[in-house]
Amino acid sequence: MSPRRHPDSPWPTEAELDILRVLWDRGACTVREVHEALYAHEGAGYTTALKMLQIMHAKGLVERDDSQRAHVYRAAVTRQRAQKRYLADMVQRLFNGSASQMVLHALGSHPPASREELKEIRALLNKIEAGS
Amino acid sequence: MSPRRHPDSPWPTEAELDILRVLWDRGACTVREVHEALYAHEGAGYTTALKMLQIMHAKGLVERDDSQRAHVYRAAVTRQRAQKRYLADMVQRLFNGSASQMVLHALGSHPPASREELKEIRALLNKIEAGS
DNA sequence: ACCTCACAACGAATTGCTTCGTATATTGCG
DNA sequence: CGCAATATACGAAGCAATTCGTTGTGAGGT
Repeated sequence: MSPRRHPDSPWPTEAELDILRVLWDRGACTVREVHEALYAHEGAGYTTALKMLQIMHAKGLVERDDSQRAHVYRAAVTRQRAQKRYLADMVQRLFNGSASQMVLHALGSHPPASREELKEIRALLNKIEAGS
Repeated sequence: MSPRRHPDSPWPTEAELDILRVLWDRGACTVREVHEALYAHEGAGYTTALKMLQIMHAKGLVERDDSQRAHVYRAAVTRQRAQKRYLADMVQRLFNGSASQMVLHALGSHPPASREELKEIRALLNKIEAGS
């Protein structure tokens, strides 16, 4: 799903997104940390994690601090940016550009768990209605 | 973004999703119709469309009526199924499993255009709250 | 019957993603 | 120092997705 939507800035691939999730959750990481966080229990090797991070660095998806022997990588895109981008793409490709349709589907299939969440959504709707 | 999530039933790839969109929008189509709907103005050849549909047929993504000389293809998955599946995957991979978070993001970045849509969303929220 | 056109089938080239093995360098320690 | 452990770098294999060219075949018109 990746390399044909916009050649804009690169779309993370599946495996790259897995790595970004680790970096978003845990902050900057060494290769070893990434490896242990998601490759170890899948049986994949250390150099796989290394290569992925090197490729992602070449693509500009992560930044690298190589002042120490064990280089430290951190995400170069925020989680929010990625969320927004994938969301927009999905709305376009699957919901004919209608975000409302997508929201209805999402709420229908996976209704909000807590009253707190429900409240947040209502609050946002109010704000939208007031501002329009 | 496709072939590593569940080996369950296959995820449509990018190009496959484009074709499914055509079949969803226009109903069953011959290869030529698909080609003209989305390959022609991108400069891709007829056999590309043909091959894609053959591959999708082998994967079970489309069904084929070959009783006529020009085979007729139709989607073997509904748009709704696909929407649900991609949505669930995205919530998992990018929103830590929280559909509400995704809804908030969606409404924040692409607020509903019409009051009608707004009303629909509110109605659904009411129904959810009542049923919980 | 023959020719032309539109079709399906299939093999193959290309590209990108993912994984791994090997080579090489650096650090810490006996 | 010399050794073991741990790093990076890099090439290459394997696989899937996409695109195209070629070939064979059936249908319709002359």
